[in-house]
Amino acid sequence: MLHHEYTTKEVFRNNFFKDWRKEMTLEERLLITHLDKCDFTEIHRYFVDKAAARKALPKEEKQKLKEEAAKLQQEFGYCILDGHREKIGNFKMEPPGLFCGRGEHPKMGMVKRRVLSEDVVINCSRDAVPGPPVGHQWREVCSDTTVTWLAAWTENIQNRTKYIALNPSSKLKGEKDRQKYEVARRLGGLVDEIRAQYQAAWEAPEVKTRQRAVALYFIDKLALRAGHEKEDKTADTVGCCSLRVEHVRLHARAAGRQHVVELDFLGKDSVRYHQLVSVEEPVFRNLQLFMKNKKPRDSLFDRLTTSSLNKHLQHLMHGLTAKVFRTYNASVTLQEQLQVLTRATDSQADKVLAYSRANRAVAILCNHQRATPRSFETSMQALRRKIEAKEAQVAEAQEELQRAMASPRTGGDSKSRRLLQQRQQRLQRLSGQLARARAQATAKDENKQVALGTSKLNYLDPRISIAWMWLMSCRCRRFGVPVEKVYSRAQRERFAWALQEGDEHFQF
DNA sequence: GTCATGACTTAGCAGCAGGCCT
DNA sequence: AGGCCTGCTGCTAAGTCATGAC
Repeated sequence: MLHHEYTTKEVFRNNFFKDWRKEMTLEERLLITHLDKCDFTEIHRYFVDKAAARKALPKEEKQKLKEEAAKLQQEFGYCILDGHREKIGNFKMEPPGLFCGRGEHPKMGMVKRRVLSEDVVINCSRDAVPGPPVGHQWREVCSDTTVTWLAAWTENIQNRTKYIALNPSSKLKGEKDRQKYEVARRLGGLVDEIRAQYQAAWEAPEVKTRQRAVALYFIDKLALRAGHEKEDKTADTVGCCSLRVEHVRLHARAAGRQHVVELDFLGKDSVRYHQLVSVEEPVFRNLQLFMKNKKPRDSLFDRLTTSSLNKHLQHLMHGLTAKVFRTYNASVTLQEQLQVLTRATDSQADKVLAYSRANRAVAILCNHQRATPRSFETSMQALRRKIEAKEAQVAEAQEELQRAMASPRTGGDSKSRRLLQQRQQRLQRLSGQLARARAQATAKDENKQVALGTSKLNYLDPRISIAWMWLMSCRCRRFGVPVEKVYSRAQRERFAWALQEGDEHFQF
């Protein structure tokens, strides 16, 4: 891990050293007393060399390694569930290493220990129990048909259970995924009513009811997560219900808008959420009330928990929980944006671009961010150079056109007329290329910190995309959008349930 | 209501395979 | 054909939510 930023952090180094010392012999413990004095470069070089050697392997050797990996996958990567051979998601155990929590995690650097078969519970039919490694045993073997995991163990850092589970391509996962979207669609039929209800509740006599109504408004309008209380010993992150006074600033007026709420907090994975949103006057007034006489570290919604909120939601609609709002609003946004942004007569490239823009609108709504890719600056520079070159070409073409027009013979013989026309076409073509390159640069820049994958995989009902592709291809055969342009191989397998349904008139 | 636990979904990142350009 | 990017996939952390004991 020497190349990683983690190793420069005090918490990481202290945690690692403390755990490392536990593994030392008495002698070692007496000798090795300061991490700063330890030099790992030889060990590091050993691994760097090993990686280089692997990379330098001749073609045939690499092919052999690949085949061996495929064999392993065939042998251990599948299970039989209800008579169907299904792919397993994570069939390899997590190797030991140093814990890398996200954000300011107090446990970063702790030693994650190797998992032995003696730690692992196997869940399968009695006649299908896989043999443990030679000389070892399973911790336990069970045949619990009420759960979906195949094996489980407890990791030593946070003491949480980890599972071996099926791949998303499996029938089981697909059916669950479909159910999730069906619940979100049911919310669609009820959402106007629910919105009217929580708006009315902004004026409720009980503070508790008002808090719930404002929280629900945030969850609906801003697509916030539920945000339950977390234990200490984790990174300090929050969601809606766990927002604190210090995360909120109220501006009676900001950027020409009234009743502006500024939210600034670290959410899941310590991703920052920072937005200024204009809200209705009662919401603003309620927030003033909730913040009154509180310290910055106090809870904003002190009378509200995720559990009480979800109980309320369950009462409004069977199966309704806070996260359903994210799914609903994400999918609805995709459907709307696709309709707004695409025309049947657009080229295929434009259609695919529009799809990614609709996808981006959702990613922004859900605050799905990523670090700017490492290659970004380089590739952006290349693009800038391309734009500059195009600009020069356009200027040159313009001059040539001017010269042709200024020529005394212009408009005279047919030859000069043709030349003029050619120059005009050339200018037009180059201008078009320039515009496209500029648009590409803008899109690249706008996308550098937006992660599209998360919403695509977890929030967007695939049937919306499929119906859209179908519509685009049917309205315009020439510029149709084939599935591969939108979904990769793994994504097509994940969404097999939706592709099979194949409803071209699907409305979310 | 609170807390712990278990099960399952959602999340960003690293590394690498494979597509694209020269 | 070869090298360079880009986007895919695997990995595993970090959420959500239900349940049950008190």
